[in-house]
Amino acid sequence: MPKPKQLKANFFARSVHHVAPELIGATLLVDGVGGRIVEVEAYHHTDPAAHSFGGRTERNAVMFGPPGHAYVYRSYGIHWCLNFICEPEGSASGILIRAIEPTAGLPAMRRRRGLKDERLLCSGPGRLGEALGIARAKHNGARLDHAPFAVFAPEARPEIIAGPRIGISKATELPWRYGLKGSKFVSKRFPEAG
DNA sequence: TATGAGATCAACT
DNA sequence: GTTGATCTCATAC
Repeated sequence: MPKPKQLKANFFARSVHHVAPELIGATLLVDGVGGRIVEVEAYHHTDPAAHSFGGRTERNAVMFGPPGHAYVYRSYGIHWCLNFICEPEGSASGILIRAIEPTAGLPAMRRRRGLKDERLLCSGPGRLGEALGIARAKHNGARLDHAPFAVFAPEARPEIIAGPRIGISKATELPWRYGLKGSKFVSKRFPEAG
């Protein structure tokens, strides 16, 4: 096995539409726990569904900061969701990590989730946040190329599929959800053509 | 398989 | 007071 290449901050300093598909197949670790990214969604600041669309607030402040950092927010009052900030500083665009295929630290994830089913461990932004132990106090604004985070490039270029985003009420027609084709670990199956 | 309600917090009107 | 980038459990086919 060749040594995997760790992604640095400059990887994220590009358009979310370039970075998002390239994250599919990459490996995300938090304190050594995580796995292969199989599903993400891009949120551009011109997009009505993005948290940054209405301007800077206390919650979304890190979206307006430099790329290569983590943006963590509370969803529906219960879940912590993890985003990667992209593009040049100030553009306030990011990528929501929606699902990973667990490969490292399975026991820790099972313990936090209280589940045995590997497939349901990280198949959704809220589940992923719980399995990786994500919390705003610990991870909001943290660098993605420093501990406890580590992101590694895919070994080979995976087959990627795109589709409309999930769980939002605005701009639902934009096909900015990306996934690993055929993966059983996505939060919801992609509408396959044909 | 599909639909519906509850949980629970912070931003926003 | 309402809404949301969600998940789980219950109930109905």
